[in-house]
Amino acid sequence: MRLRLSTWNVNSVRLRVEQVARFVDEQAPDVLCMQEIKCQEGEFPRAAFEAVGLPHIRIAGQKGWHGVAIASRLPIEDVAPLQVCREGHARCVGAKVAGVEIQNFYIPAGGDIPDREVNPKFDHKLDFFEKLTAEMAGRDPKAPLAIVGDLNVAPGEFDVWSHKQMSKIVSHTPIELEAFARLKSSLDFLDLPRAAIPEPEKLFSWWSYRAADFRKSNRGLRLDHILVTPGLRDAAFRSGAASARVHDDVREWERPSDHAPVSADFGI
Amino acid sequence: MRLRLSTWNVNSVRLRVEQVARFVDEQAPDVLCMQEIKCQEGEFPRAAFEAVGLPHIRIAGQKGWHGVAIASRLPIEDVAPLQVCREGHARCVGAKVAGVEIQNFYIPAGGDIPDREVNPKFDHKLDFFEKLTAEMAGRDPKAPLAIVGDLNVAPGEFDVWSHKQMSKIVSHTPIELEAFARLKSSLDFLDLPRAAIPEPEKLFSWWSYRAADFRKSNRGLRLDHILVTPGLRDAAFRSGAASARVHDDVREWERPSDHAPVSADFGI
DNA sequence: GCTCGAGGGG
DNA sequence: CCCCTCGAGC
Repeated sequence: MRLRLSTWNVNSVRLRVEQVARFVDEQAPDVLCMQEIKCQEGEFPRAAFEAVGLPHIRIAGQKGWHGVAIASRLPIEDVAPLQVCREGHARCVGAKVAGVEIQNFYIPAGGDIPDREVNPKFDHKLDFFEKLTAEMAGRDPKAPLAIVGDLNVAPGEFDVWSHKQMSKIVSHTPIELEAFARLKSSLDFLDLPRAAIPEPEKLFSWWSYRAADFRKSNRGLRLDHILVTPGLRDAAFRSGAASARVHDDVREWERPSDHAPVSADFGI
Repeated sequence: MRLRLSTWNVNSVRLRVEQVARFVDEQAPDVLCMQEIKCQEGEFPRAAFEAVGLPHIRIAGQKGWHGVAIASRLPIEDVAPLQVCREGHARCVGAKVAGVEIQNFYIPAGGDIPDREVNPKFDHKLDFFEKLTAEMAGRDPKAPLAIVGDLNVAPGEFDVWSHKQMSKIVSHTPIELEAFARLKSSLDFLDLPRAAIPEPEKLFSWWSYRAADFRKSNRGLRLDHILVTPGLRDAAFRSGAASARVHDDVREWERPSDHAPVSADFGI
C-alpha cells in the first residue's frame, strides 16, 4: 500500500481551504502536514478536511500566528509532544499513522540579522534546531520517523537561486546550514526530495510574494522538507528510487500560498 | 429618450467592481452616482466603467475614506464645485449630463450622540446641511437640478423600520428631519422615490451588516435619495407617474454593500 | 459585519 | 506582496 505524505506551509488555512481541497483532490495525500495555519484549534476548518477524505486531525494552534496541523486519511495515534519551542509558540505537532511517527514543524524564520547576540529571533531559531537535534539524538534510528515541515533553512547550495548572494541572508547562512546538518546527522536522516531529485538540479519550495512573476525571476528557496530515519529507508525506496516531489504548479494557482507543497511516497 | 439616474453607496468601489458591473449590466443606468468609493482619483477602476459603457467620469477622492464619483454613458460638462464640506472631505462631486445638473453627496453620518455641542461629527453633519441649503436657496427652481446621494437622513416616519425607536438615533432625530426638510424646501425639491412609492408604504435603501438576515429583521432606513427641482418635474413625470425605485435585490448579492442602489427615470 | 488605516511579520 | 492584529467608523 502506498502512503503519500505531504507538507505545505499554507499561510492561513482558513483563507486557503479551497486550494487545500484542490490539492488533496488532485494529489491524494494520505497525510497532509500544514504550517502557518494561523488560527486556534477551534477555528480550524475541520469540515472541509472531512469532506475531502482527511477526517483524522491533530492541531496545535494559537491566535493569528504560526500554528501547525496534521490531517490524515487513516486513524492517528497520539505521540508524546516535543518541547522544542522556547517561546511556547504553536510550532510543533506530532502524529503516528500506519506505524510511522510524523513530527511536523514550523521553525522560526529568524528575522533579518544573522547574529544570535543582537537578534533574539535568530537565537530562537538556532535554539529550536539545537533542542530538536538533542531530542532526536536520544532516539533509535531504526524507528520509522519523519520530520517534515517548514524548517526555514535551505540546506544546500542548489536549494537556493544564488548560493553566493544568499549566504549572507537568513535561511542560508553558514551557521544555519550547520544547524540543519547537525539535525540531519543526529539520526542519519535521509532528505527524500533531494534523493529523488539529486544535486546539482535546483529545487525550491518557496518563492516570495514580492516577485511579480515567480517563474520568470525564479528566486526560490527550498525551505520545506521531508527527512526520514534509516528505519523508513526501505519503505521510501520500495520502488527502487525515492518518489518525492515539489508541487510547484500550486504556486501558480489563484491566491496561492508563497510555499508549494512537498510530497514523498512510502510503500507500507 | 429615457435618462436613468442611479445613486449607490458602494462602500469601496475597488472591492465592489464586480457588483457595480452587474448592476450596470442589469439596470442600464445612464448616470451612476457613487458614494464611499474609498479611494483616491488615481486608484479608481476606470477601465471597469469604460467596459460597461460608462466612460465619462468625475471623481472626488481621498485616501481610504469617503469619496464620491459620477460615471456617465453620455458626455459630462463641468459644473462649479460646491463648498459645503467644512472638513475638506471628498463628499461632493457635480456634473452636467444632457442639460441636467447633478450634485452627488456623501453627507457625514454624524456619530452616535445627536448633540452638536458635544459631538463634532453631528455638528459637521448639520453644518453640511445648512451650507447646502443656503447654496440651493440662491438658485433658480426652474433650472433642472438633481441632488442625489447618501444624505444619511431617513426623512419620513415610513423611511425607518420604527419611527419611535429611531427618533433618538442619529439619522432620524427631529433636528435632522428639520435640516432635511429645510433643504427640501429651499428649492421646492421633489422626492422622486417617495413620489413613485407613496407613504405609508415603508421604503428603505440601507440595512446594517450586523443583521444575520436583513430580509427577516428588515430593520432598514432610507438614507439614499434623489431630489429634483421643479425644473425637472415634467421630465420625471413624463409617463404620468414618477418612475423610481430601490434595487433592494442588490443587497442580497454576494459580498454586498450595506446600501442598495436607488434609481429614477427621466424623459428628456 | 464589513472596510478602512497603521504596524508587525515574513 | 500578502496576511495577521488592533482600532475606528458606519
